[in-house]
Amino acid sequence: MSDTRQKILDIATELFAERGYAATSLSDIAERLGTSKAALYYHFRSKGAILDALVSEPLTAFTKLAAAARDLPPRDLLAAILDTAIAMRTLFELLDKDPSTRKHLDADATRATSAQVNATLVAVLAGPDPTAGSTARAHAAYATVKNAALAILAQGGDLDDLTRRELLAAAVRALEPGA
Amino acid sequence: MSDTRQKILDIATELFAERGYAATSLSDIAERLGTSKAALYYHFRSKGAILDALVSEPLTAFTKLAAAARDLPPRDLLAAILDTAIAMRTLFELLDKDPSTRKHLDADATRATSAQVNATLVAVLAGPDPTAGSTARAHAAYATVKNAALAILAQGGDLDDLTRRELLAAAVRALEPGA
DNA sequence: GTCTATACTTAGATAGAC
DNA sequence: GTCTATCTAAGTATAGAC
Repeated sequence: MSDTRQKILDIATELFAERGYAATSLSDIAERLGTSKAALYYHFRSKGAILDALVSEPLTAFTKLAAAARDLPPRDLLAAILDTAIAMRTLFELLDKDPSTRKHLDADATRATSAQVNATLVAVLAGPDPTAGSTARAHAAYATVKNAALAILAQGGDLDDLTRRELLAAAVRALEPGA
Repeated sequence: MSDTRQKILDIATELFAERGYAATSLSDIAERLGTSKAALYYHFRSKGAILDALVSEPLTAFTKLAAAARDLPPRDLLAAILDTAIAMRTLFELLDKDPSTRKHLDADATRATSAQVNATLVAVLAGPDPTAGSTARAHAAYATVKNAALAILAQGGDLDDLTRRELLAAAVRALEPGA
């Protein structure tokens, strides 16, 4: 992969995360890159192709996780979700939060959506024969390893090993039925 | 407040939530309303004014909650956050997730941002003399009453009283130090 | 209160030179 | 690989009639 192409992806990651996909123009990207808009088209077919290239990695990682989820004990599954979210924090936020990004990806029917992957993981956490209670607890645990982790990172906090273990333990407590 | 004005706000709420603020055009809104674009300008000074009108309610509700937070026991605070998030679900998602909405609001320095309110609430939940551990647990509890609740609603689940109590209990468990 | 018409700007994208 | 120049479409917004 060429150097310029990678630079474009880096810039796009940052700008998309900051203002969203729709609100970021190719002019914005070209300006930061120090080139003209036209130059971008040598590296990508369209604006949408830039987004596609960005999100394919975290999306496949999460899709694989969802496929393997049923074979993992809940604690290991939560740990895997937490680590994946940390590793791909910026792109994962984009995928999960920005409505214009979601809408662009939903237009491609061949690919699993972020919402579908989320639903699968929560369903596995809710266990076989899920009840309203176990489903609620699954959502709570999932929000802890995903949203709480991202929130800490977004606030500028470092997610060191102590914090990571604390979050994981909180998620496990949330998942287990109360006394 | 006039009938048309309220209709515009309802349509904008739906479209902004679905595709984001930046990706929704005044043409989109006018089309659904069954009028021309120009008609919108009789009711609002600008596109941004529509967004401002929409988010002012949930933003002030959450700001008040943050101001009163220190006087509430943690469980009651979590319950209040949960109920506020449920009551204002769509607008709250917009405020919390859409980057273009956030950027528009951040431009107005006189108003507290959603991120600031979030930070305040988490800080209160982390207690006096917060540690890395108590902060992590605060984030976990906060993500449970906010994100998990919204996720259940977004999936089309009904947040009945049983589910509400289950979520709240999970958040309290997440907040308390582990055994 | 709503319309048509239009001004002005920017968007994404392409053509062709270098 | 990158440029300048340009196309077309769409965006927000305004003017003025009804």
